[in-house]
Amino acid sequence: MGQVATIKDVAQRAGCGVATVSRVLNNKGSASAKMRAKVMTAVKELDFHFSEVGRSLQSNTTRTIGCVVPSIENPVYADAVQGAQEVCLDAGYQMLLICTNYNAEMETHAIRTLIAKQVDGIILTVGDVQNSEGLDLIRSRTLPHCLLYNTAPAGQFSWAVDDHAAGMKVADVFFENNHKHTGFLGLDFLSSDRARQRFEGFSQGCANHKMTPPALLEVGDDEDDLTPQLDAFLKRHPDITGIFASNDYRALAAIRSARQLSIDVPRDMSIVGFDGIKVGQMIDPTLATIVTAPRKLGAGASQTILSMITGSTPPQLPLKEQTFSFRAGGSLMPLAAESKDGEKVAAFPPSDDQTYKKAKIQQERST
Amino acid sequence: MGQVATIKDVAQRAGCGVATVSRVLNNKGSASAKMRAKVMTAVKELDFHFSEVGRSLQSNTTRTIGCVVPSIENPVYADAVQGAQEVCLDAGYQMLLICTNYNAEMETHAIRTLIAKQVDGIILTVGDVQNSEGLDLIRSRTLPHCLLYNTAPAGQFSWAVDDHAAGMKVADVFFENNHKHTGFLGLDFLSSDRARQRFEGFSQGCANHKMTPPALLEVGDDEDDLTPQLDAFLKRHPDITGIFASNDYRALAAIRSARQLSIDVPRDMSIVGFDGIKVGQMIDPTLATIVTAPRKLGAGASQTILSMITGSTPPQLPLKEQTFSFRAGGSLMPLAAESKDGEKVAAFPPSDDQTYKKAKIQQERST
DNA sequence: ATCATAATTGGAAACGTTTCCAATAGGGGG
DNA sequence: CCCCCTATTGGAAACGTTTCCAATTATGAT
Repeated sequence: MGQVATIKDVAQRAGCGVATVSRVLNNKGSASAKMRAKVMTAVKELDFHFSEVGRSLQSNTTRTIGCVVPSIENPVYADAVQGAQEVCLDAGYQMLLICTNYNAEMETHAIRTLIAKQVDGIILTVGDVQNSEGLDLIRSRTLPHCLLYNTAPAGQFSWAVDDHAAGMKVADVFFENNHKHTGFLGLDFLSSDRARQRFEGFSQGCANHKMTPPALLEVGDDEDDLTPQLDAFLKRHPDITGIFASNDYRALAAIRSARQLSIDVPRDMSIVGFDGIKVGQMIDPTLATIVTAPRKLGAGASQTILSMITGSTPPQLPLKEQTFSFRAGGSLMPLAAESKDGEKVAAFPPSDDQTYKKAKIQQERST
Repeated sequence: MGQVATIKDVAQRAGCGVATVSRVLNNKGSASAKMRAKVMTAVKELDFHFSEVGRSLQSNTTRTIGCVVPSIENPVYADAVQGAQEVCLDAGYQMLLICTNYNAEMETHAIRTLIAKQVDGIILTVGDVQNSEGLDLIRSRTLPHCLLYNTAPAGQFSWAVDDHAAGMKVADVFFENNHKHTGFLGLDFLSSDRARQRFEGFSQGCANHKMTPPALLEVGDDEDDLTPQLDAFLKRHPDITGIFASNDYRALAAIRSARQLSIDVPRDMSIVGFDGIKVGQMIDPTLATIVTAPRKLGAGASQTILSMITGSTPPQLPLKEQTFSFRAGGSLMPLAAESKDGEKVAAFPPSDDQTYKKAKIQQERST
């Protein structure tokens, strides 16, 4: 580590005081042309760069913002983090990232760490907004912060998908496609704010349409093979023709398990996912899903934080209805009407997926 | 920002000097029991926490390590970053993350930024190891660093997949499955070290087996629809029965495009991917691919960095052959022998994928 | 009680920066 | 030629910590 040059070295070499060097380099205050030149050559010769640590101490600012998310192995968070990071970088801020692995203790520890590091702001996704030790810590020191993927308590900033509304939207879609008996596939249901809200919205949507309340299939672990659980579930609820999975991976797993049970998707069973990961469109059948814009959310959260720091007016939060949209896909098709007038069957525009067109509009397993 | 307490406030409240507070809190040097107690209560009362900035200035250490990767939208990097981050965190270090978006300028800028922030070490993936301005900067200041996903020049630390060997392995697999005419599907081929090495290894493997040199299909952009390009490519090279895609997404895109061209995978065309992303196993057909262990690579890179910082002996780099393995999948099946003795047809163990078993061992498109 | 030694304590310097303020130099008008 | 005003300059303090060192206090043995 070849002793890095400090501002003192520059001053000495340029034959001036450190104050002058500082002024020249920051273009702040006055300096004569000769001094300016001398300083610049000294800087070049020594390859001087400011120590951000020194600056931070003096300015009480680190130009760093912290980011706490459960896991970037989940592409939703990965994309959001990337979006946030880019905006920070453009504004001259850097991002300190900590993943909590969905662990509340880690979450608190992460936030403590970020506070100790004196980040200028924090973007975070917590497990439970109502009851987060870390969030309390942040609030008690009025550190600029912005939630991400958490529905915000009143008066708080948050960039999040409106999970409840999205769940309702899925119910609408099933209804429009004539599915009356549905299921909800979720993992670790009670520990996740988000899955719960999706389910509640979905349930309410079903109720609005006077559909059967959705049956709940709660799976144990993401790595498990869904097949036996799905089998048992469908035996218990033989009427089900549509499943809403709490995320796209679960939806894909469901499709795969269904296939192993010789249940054709979408002919025998329609499946809708959540998130809109890009593989959803690369596979066959394509996945009908709620698509979200993680990058935008992350970028928005950064903008909010930055505006809090600079004191400018924060960007408009997106309207709740704009945080998601439904994307049609081959995994969902209308159910042939039984005793209905059938007009609703075609209400939902078919996707451009081949499989969809080829599939016979018929439903075998029910009855 | 309710004026955070400093060590001076604590000292004042405890009725002692700052040196004593420091000693007590760091368990370094001696302190009487009463003093210890007084300090502790003062700390509690003031909710004092050290300023890491102050410490950093004094210790010339930030307990932060920088991480530069192209993009965490690519799950390979996302997983690697997460692995690296976890190891750092366990060791009491934090991670500053910068994504370069595959942009060389950004890369240099990112590294400059990290140096200015005085990170204690850098984990990085560069576009071109031979010619990276940022890497030179790092080297010139002998800052601990470790490459990730770059094949290291002699004497350098790097945690990376041996792309060349992996490419050869794919050639072996095609050969064992009786495919003699193959293609390689890559994007932005020349700009990526990694894709190039995969191709070169693949070519060499094909040569070793006296197979036709692989035809090269270079696609323009990841978002493009592959179908027309694939169509033209296959018209130009009608003999091809196997395609090696430079990553799993491209492999999935190829499968989809093939299907749109009424080419059945794997019956008419076998496809092998690269990376081993998890959806590869959730779809149908499952994807035959080279699987890698991004988390492990990231974790290893962190361990290497940490050992460089502490001066302990660095962890053993993985043997080149251990950095990847081939995973069978439904997208690859043996090609029926034409004039061969056919013994090789079954040489490759079938995957446990249903499709694989059901598919007729026959090849339609060729001849 | 006395002394030598060990334990405890606090003052001050140092880390690299910015910025206040006083001092100096330079320039223009009389 | 002198004076005043402005532009330029550098010294020093401050930011929060650790650590060296000297000073003080406690301990134990005689």
